[in-house]
Amino acid sequence: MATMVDVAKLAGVSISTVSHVLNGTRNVEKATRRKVLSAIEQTGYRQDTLARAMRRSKSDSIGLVVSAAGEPAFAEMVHGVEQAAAERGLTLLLANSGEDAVRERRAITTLLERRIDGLILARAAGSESSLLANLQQEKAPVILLDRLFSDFPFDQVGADNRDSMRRLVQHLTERGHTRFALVAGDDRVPALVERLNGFHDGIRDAGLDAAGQLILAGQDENELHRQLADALAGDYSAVISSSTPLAVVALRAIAEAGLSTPGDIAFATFDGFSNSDLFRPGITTVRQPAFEMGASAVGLLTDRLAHPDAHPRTLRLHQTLELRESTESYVAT
Amino acid sequence: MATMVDVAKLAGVSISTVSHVLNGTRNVEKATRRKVLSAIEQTGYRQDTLARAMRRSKSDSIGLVVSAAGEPAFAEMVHGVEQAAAERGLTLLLANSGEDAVRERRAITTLLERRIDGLILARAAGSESSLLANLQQEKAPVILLDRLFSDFPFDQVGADNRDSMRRLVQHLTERGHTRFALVAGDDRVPALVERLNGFHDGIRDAGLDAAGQLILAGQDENELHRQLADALAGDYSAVISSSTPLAVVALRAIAEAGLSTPGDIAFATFDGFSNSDLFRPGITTVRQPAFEMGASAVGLLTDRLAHPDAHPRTLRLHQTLELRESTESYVAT
DNA sequence: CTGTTAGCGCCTTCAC
DNA sequence: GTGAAGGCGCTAACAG
Repeated sequence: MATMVDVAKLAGVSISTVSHVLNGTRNVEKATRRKVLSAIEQTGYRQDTLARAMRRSKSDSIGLVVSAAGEPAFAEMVHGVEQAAAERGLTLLLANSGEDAVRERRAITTLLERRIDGLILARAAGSESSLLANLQQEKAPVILLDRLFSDFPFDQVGADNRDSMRRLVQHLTERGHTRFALVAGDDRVPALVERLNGFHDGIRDAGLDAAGQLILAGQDENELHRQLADALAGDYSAVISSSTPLAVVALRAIAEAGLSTPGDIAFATFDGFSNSDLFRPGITTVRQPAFEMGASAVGLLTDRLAHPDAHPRTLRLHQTLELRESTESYVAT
Repeated sequence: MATMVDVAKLAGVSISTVSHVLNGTRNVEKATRRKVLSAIEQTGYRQDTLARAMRRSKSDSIGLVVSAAGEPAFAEMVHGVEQAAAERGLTLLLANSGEDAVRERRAITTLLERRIDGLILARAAGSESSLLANLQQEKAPVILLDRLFSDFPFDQVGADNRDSMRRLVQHLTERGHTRFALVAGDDRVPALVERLNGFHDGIRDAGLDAAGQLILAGQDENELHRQLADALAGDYSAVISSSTPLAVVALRAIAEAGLSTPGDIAFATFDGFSNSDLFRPGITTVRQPAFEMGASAVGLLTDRLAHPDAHPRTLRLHQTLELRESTESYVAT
């Protein structure tokens, strides 16, 4: 691999000149510039990103750590981040935590060691808040994506989870539903807690009895499954799940109970499945503007890089309620 | 950030000793080692991966470039690579090409610049073979994943696509099907070509007329959709698609034609959808051992790193045929 | 068993 | 408008 020395030698200039034509960091005469350029051409020289990053202690690259890149919603966010980063000439380094705090920490360390200029983080469910405390000390700014956390002054972008759930519940109560089973999931995940709060809002708005509602919280999906299966023997008329993996739990329990949607029971979920139009039953879904969320995160990051001392911002993007057959039936009154 | 100099100073030793305790690269007396360790503790020293990689010109990290990390099959492969890499203490750098040759090239360049020790590549559909030619020159070995290419001597791991398609066709011909529409897709993708060849095998095995079969090839999904929609007016009794995105095309066309599966027409696909047990119709699917493929790729890579001059190997993993209701019906004879 | 030293490839003052 | 030279933090000879 050719280095700047080779180029300089061939062009008959100093390596400092080579560096300056490469980076456009000071004026250099047309003629010499041309010589340098052709020398670069001939030697096949490529900048050594590492040496450069080491010297400048920055790299024009950003990191993205996501809890589950396979989930449709996160896949979209990744996509949004990729595109926005590319538009700004930023290189993206991607990592997956698989909802595991240890892997998450490791991934972040790896990226930071590689001198990323900033980090976009969709925290794992089990992520400790000490991680964020540590991250505050790093020079690379951190943007929280989807999994927000307001105890520290990070920029962040999420969805209007609470209000969206409220609207979803309203939709169902208007159709006569009064007894809900909510698969709320892991209460360490902020977005899920917000959705849970929105559920309470919706129940209250409709003047329903909070005690009549079943809320299934917890991290253990098998346990949630079991609890829902038991509950399905009761007289709930609608099931709501707060995320795609929870929807899997719910649909499986419903199927095993021999019930069908929407005939026997109404169902709706957040986040949902890809290509839902191709399969039956079509499922009413609250969908995140995931792509935009990812893109916005990059925007927040570049803003932060430009203005390190600006006040931290929280963006909340609007979710849309996609109505499908799984909530089509009305409850007889 | 503390450096080795700080640690050395505090411990009252030379920086070379610090380096050696850090890397276990030569014996150092218990007492001094302890002093160094505690100095590291106190200063909060962390190795500078970049400086280290620059000096050693290797990084104990590998790169993975995938064409579409969102697709279920690729998501699984990523997962397999992650796990196998972690087991071997290798850091994984991930990138997405989105089936785009330009993005692919850019991603690979980025990773190579960051001194990855090896690269696992699931090539984008439009990837030029010149890319592979260039990659041959790099010191970092390349392993091809899923999207194989045998004109160059790379190690590679894929599935037994041809034989699997042959088996799938056999399954359908045994049920009386004689006229197929195959959504074969992009003929620049080797796996899809292999599947197409397997289709021909199956038709021949069954003694069917090749001319009676409809083969829809091409990159433009809208075009494929249109062609299939037209064809569905004919008397085809079974549709097969060679990948998940092609299955989306096919199912959409079938639905729009007002047909249903398996009542009006049988359907089967490669790769398929996640959580297919939750939805109707259940779709007969040829499923890749995607996780294992990813893990095997890492194995091939570490083998290659250990034996740079070994003969290149091609691994073919067995796919399983998952029968579901979409091919349940028999054709009256 | 430990220390000294020469770079890895680059950017960036400081001179001219 | 251009060069020379000093590091960034680390590893790996080479000496003791």
